Amino acid sequence: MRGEYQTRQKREMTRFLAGHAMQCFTPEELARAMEAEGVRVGRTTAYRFLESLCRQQTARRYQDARGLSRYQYHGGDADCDRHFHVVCARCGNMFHVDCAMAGQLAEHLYAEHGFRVDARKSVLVGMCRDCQKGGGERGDDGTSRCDGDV
Amino acid sequence: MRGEYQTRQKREMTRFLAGHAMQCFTPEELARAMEAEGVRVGRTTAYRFLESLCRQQTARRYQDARGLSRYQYHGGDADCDRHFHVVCARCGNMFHVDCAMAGQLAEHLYAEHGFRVDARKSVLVGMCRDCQKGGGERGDDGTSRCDGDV
DNA sequence: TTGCGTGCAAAGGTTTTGCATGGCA
DNA sequence: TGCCATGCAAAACCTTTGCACGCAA
Repeated sequence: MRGEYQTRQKREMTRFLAGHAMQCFTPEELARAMEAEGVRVGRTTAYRFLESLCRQQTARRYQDARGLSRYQYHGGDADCDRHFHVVCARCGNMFHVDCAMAGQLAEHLYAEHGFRVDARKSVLVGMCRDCQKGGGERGDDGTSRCDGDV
Repeated sequence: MRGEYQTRQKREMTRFLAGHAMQCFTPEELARAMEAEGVRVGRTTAYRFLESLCRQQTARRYQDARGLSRYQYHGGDADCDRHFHVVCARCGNMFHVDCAMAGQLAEHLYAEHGFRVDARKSVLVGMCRDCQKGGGERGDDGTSRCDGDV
């Protein structure tokens, strides 16, 4: 028999990630956050699952400032060549900024500087609107943070 | 007595990095590359030295796609708020793309999307001119060799 | 029943830390 | 002579791999 099996773990992880589409998790954080909701998943399974999502193009991975692998679920929507990925250094959320400037920038860098940007792999770091305003919250237990220096 | 000491290792590493300003080294790569020139430096020392350069703002660190810490020496020149950092996924070199679009982009993201980008922490990933031609190559030691201008 | 999925334990690889020794000022 | 720097070894981490067992189809 061929094909993938539908398991409790996969179902739960998918459900959880879909409900936190903005957040970027390390495998450890994902497992821990789910545990807090009473769902246990092995660390190894979390690693393997997140990697498989990337292979299926339903999540993306990037390395945060501390060198950890963070994954964001996006359900395969994305036409991610056409927009920026910006991540807030404070709250750790990742946003897709869908605007014409992404394409313009890519073209400009290629035409004028000879560099071909891969927007899917590129992440701009900064601070989101909410975090600029507020004392900012989040980071209760360190979940989904990707701050740090570069 | 207070202050830093000037040592053989620091002198040699500084000299070496200054001569390879475009390239991004892991501490391991730096030590290995210098060994190839007959200068031995302990791995621990390379780690500590590169980190200290970052603290002094004469180098910058980023995490490559494999999660390794790479460092690029820039001698403290940089006004790095005003330009992009683009890194070639193939050869690992980092280029500064100094152009008006960097500022425009930052302004646009802030004005239209409420996101304040920190250009110093942001890295665009793609492929440089030389590597597109097939010229660039990463040696088995991981040392970068693709010294094109951007 | 078949074979993919899971998770523990161990291995691999990178980075940090402890500590005795060496070298600069 | 005082400290700081160095580098080995070990610890601390994150991630991957091996393997026996469990479970979906």
